[in-house]
Amino acid sequence: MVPHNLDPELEAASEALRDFYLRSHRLVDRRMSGEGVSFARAKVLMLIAREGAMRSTDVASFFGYAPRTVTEAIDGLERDGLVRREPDPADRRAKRIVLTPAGEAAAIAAGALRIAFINDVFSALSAEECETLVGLLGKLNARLGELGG
Amino acid sequence: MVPHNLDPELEAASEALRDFYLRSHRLVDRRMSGEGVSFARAKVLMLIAREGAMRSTDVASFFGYAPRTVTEAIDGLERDGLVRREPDPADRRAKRIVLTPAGEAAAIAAGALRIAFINDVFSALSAEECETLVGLLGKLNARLGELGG
DNA sequence: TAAGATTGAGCAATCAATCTTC
DNA sequence: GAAGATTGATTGCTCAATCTTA
Repeated sequence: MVPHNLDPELEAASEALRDFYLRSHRLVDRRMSGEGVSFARAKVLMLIAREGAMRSTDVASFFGYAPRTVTEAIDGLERDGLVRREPDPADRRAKRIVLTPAGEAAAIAAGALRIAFINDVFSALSAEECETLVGLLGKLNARLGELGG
Repeated sequence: MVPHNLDPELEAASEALRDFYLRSHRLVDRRMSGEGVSFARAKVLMLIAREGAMRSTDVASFFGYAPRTVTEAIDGLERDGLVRREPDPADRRAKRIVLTPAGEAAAIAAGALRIAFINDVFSALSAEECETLVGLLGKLNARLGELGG
């Protein structure tokens, strides 16, 4: 038998997770829009700033994104002069994404905003609570993996 | 002084929350796409099935969405013959969104899928853990409210 | 003036298909 | 055939502006 009703606590958890994502996304993008780089693009910048020039497929697999998502992010960053696509000398299929000087600066500025934002939000939890949260989310994410995602 | 580095535990929490949202969204949409209604649209259907005919602005404020989001969802649902927009007899500015018979059926089918999905995912947690999770997310969401979201 | 609905422009994500090169 | 990158089509979300009616 398929259950026909939903434990309200499960529903609350599910809604609260969604709610947190949507609202934090809204807030961080409002804060970052003044800086000229969205959070999603800033994450790509920061990754490349840390790891050095990467291929598009490396960025996609690092974040678990579809290839399309990365191409689009790089397009935007390139349009804004923050990255360049360079041919990969070792593989003519591939391109290396490199930061421009403006991109380096943007990565630093966005990184500071990101840190400030995360500190702001998670100041609502104690270190212990935060650890608990990470543990619970770990279980949920592992379950999603089992379910095929 | 602005802090220049980020507690790895905070970063882990932040990433895990985002990860959960993206992956669960992906999974549930894959499951629901077979049924012909996306999760986001199904939520609108289910709300109206439960509450009866509503105005667009009511749907928006219930979910905390921007008006545009709701108009777009209703457009899709109407295109698929699942809802109709009817003039509100009491207010010529407003329209009442009503379910068609197909919409009623879709709401029921999607509701069953949703329950199955949430039960599947949260079976990874005990009742106690789930309660803890809801509490922690409640604190985080309250903090987001203080921060302006 | 404000409220209800819509529209325009843009971002971030998906899937599926394509093209080139390995 | 498989891997790297791109493109097309779609969804869901944001903000800001507009139009009609209250």
